[in-house]
Amino acid sequence: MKEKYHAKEIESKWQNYWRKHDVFHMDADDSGKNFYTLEMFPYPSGDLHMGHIRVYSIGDALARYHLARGFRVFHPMGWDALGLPAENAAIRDGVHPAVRTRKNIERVKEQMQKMGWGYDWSREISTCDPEYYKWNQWFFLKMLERDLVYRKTDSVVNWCPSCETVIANEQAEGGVCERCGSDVAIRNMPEWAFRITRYADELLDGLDVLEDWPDRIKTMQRNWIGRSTGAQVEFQVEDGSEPIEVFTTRLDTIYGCTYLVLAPEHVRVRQLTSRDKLSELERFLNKIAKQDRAYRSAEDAPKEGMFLGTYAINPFNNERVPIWVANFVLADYGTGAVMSVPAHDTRDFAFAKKYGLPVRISIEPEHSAFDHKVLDKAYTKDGYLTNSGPYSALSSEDARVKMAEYAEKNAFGKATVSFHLRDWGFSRQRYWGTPIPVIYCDKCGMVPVPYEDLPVVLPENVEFTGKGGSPLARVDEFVNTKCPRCNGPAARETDTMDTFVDSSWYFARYLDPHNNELPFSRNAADIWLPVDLYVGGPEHAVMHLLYFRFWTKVMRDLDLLNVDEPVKRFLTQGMVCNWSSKCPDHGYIKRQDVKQGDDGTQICPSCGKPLDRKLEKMSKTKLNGVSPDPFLEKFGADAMRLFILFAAPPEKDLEWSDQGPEGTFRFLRRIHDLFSRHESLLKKGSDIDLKASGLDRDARELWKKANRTIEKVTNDVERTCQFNTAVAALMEMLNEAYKFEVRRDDEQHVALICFLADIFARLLGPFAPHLAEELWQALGHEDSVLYAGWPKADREALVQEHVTVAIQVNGKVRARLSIEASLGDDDISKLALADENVIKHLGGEEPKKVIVIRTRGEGRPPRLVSVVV
RNA sequence: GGGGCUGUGGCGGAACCGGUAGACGCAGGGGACUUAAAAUCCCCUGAGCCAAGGCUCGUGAGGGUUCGAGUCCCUCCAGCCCCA
Repeated sequence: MKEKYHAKEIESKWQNYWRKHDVFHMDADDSGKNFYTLEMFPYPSGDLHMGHIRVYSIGDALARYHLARGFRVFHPMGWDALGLPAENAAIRDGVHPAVRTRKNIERVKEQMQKMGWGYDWSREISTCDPEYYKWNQWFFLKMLERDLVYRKTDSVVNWCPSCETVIANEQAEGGVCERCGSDVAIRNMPEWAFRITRYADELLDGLDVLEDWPDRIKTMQRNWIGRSTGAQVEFQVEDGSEPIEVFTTRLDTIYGCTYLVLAPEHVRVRQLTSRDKLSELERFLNKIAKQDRAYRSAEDAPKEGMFLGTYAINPFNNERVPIWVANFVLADYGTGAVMSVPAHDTRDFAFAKKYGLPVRISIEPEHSAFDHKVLDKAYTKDGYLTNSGPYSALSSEDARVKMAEYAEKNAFGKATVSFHLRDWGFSRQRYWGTPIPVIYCDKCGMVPVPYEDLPVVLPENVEFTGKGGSPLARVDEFVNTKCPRCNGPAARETDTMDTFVDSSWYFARYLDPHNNELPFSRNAADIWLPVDLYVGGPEHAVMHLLYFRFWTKVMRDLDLLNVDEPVKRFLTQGMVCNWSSKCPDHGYIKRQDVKQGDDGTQICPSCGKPLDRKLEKMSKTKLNGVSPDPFLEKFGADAMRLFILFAAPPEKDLEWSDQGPEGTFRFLRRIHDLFSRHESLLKKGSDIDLKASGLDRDARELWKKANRTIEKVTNDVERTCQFNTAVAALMEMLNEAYKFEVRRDDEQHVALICFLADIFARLLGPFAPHLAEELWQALGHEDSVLYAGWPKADREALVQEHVTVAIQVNGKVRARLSIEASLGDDDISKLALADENVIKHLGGEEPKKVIVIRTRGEGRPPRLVSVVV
């Protein structure tokens, strides 16, 4: 060891050592206990940011911990390299996405190595590599064969008429194109979709099996899938055309139905409108097209609608009900048509009041008929039917069953299940994605690209204008091809796939990244899957994680693997936040540009107005990002990793602090200095046996502390992944060690110092691996601390001999006693009642009750005495 | 709008299953070392009283359950994230 702590020197030394000895390489055989650790792979945007530092430091800590525990750990890394940002950048500055991405990957990889994260780089994958996306195409064809892919014709997209392109929802905020500012139009466009809804039930029920997933993630998925049981009922149309199909979860209220409502997008809106109302309808539809979904579905948003001039027949009572169209009905919920029951639905009630439609009560609460027949708000709970013909007096629950049976018997409806989950529309009118492998031939129609012709490679020679639809459509060499069936002239599909396809199965490709025959070998999958631990952000709770689970089930059904779920345990990591400053007029302001006002508040450099300060997720747009690089340069990777683990538990959001890494740097330096001071003892002492009985009082206390630290760190990592408290425990142990005066001529003292160094090296291994190696080497070991194993606490050391007990009188602490832990309840009570301050607070009264509380675990030492007067 | 989460000192955060609130770190203060400064080492630091022993208040607000509530229940308030 050097006399002073030079983080950078130590770190590059050990990074080279790890590389040279290829310590993180893992062969895919099946001996031993296997552990697959995976973190969500990054989009290589150019630089690592704090969010990355956090996920990968957490993942690496757990990987190294399991390695120490004797597992064979598989810990790969790769690149989520396709997607919009690179393409948008190309439109801006003309740099080809492939070129930019390659450069970025190189940079990020270098940064990762500097952080000292241990990956098996022989498994590296990049989704923009044709060797990778070839398998996306392969999966597409397999799914096409099984009818899991189809062309959806009724999907609605945002279309910018000036850019002549489809734009995503987030780029069309407020109905205006983000790039050019023109009004966004709503267009119907055919779209490719995966039939994820076929797995809806399994995806929902499977959540119950995922014990080691956070409840909130499972709840979000449940709500997203949104299974509701109800019924579909057909209403005949008076003009004799096809009946209107309606979905309802409240069939029991159908006698209270006073009109039908269609979504504005419903395919039959125009057909069901009487001739004299058609122009009014067009005006109405145009108006609604400008409202967004959120606004329309809000319970308290203004309801707007119009009568179509036609009528339908309620199949239960043969009543004539008017047909309306309204903004609050959405096309993709149920069938896009609802039966309105104003008396028992909040939104229907508001609508009926506004347009003067009748309100008819058909449900009443138990034992209490509504005496006045006018409601001031909808009664939406279950109850008992009234005014409902033969069903009157039945409970809502019974009625729903009986009415669905009746509908089915008479062939106008049946009980069904409806899902909020929609099929996954995955085609994008973009370049930087996986080409969809189909060909359109005038004679043969749509023909899939034969397997042997895969991959369909993205052409390199493309112009990025941001206009006129997909760039691929303008590359003649790409588009013009021959029909694989008739050999005649044909055109390729120019849409590419959503990047969520790439991330749906990458975890399996890591296992066998160079396989040319299949996406991965069945053998590797059987050995390593499911992933034991997956670390990533909760922002992916629904989309990515649902697609990921879906794809796993598809792969299972294709016989590629034999698991139902991709991941056993999922750990969500919180965001890294920082303070942002925003001027009401000039928007977000960079931290270094913020000025101080006279009263010390922050003001805008341009206008002097006070700034609105908020703690928000670090991001480019908020100008509150902090680059890890300068900190890495100054304090090193170990300090950086340690701070980010120490600042908050993994699941919580973390507030960035510039002083933070300095604090953990000091801690590491103190460890380094303590042991470099005693370095000569470390080599000498490794042969001496540490005997607990031979320790003097102070040494014994320190020895006990070290053992308690082992216990605490192990528990924190094992049970809850609370690295922050684990690191705090290590800090406490170091503080104790600093107070201890080492007598160099006392053999047991030397042995104790060695023991401490050994414990520090091994406990620090997952968090600050470089310094851990350095310590381990100073102890005279030849090999890496990675194989040193995890220490185990001595039970004897954990037994407490003396404890401090708090004495409460009526719930307030009135005294603290230091007593022997072995005392019985009666003795403790006597001591408590003899305390001067306790007697004072008893005020001469006899205590009614004395309760002695003991700690759970190891010897059950007493902890607190509660005296009740 | 729907869904999810979070509120504890000047700050980040501890507190196992209801049992001594504030571990650990940062910032601040004091001392040692130094010609001096930095670094380092040691000590103090929730608020308010008090000569002292000690007392009162305190975990977003308000209620409740309990010998005892940061933790459990009810009603609010504030903030953040995701989806639309």
